[in-house]
Amino acid sequence: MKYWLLKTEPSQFSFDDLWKSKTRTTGWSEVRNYQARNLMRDDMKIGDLGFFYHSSADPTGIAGIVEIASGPYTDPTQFDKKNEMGYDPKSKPDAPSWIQVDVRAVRPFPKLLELSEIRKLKGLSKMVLLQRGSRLSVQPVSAAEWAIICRAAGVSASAR
DNA sequence: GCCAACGTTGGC
DNA sequence: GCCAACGTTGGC
Repeated sequence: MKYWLLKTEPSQFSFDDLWKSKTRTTGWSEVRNYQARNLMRDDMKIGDLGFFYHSSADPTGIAGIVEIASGPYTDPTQFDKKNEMGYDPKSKPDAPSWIQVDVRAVRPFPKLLELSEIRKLKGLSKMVLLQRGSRLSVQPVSAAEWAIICRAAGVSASAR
């Protein structure tokens, strides 16, 4: 089983929005970066866990834990002309460019673990999130990194 | 709002 | 296939 970090702008969609929704599950749509797509398509498996990260926010940081709840399937927003973020005129219905997976909220962190706090933790020097210029919206997280961050957040690494 | 870093596009 | 120009991301 693998671990991930998924970025979102909370002004668009926050962990709280997901947590308070009926099924606590949403399609992770509108990913428009090939590297991020390939990770979702090829490496994510149902049951993997992910950190839900708030970017472009004040403060930025990890808000909670989600579980990958489906395999990859076609992202419908790529064909939706009214979806400003998602619409991709180059993508054809018989050969879709973009996929999504479902994610389900598992638990919130007791409080947001801020990026500034994450930067202070030991053992995370290789973490993708902390690399200079890193802006991948779907990132792999190692088991060791996962454990360090869960401990700092005060939650069990098994997310229960 | 700034701007560094990165990804994408398109002319050649 | 190179690479300059452009667009986007995202922390500060």
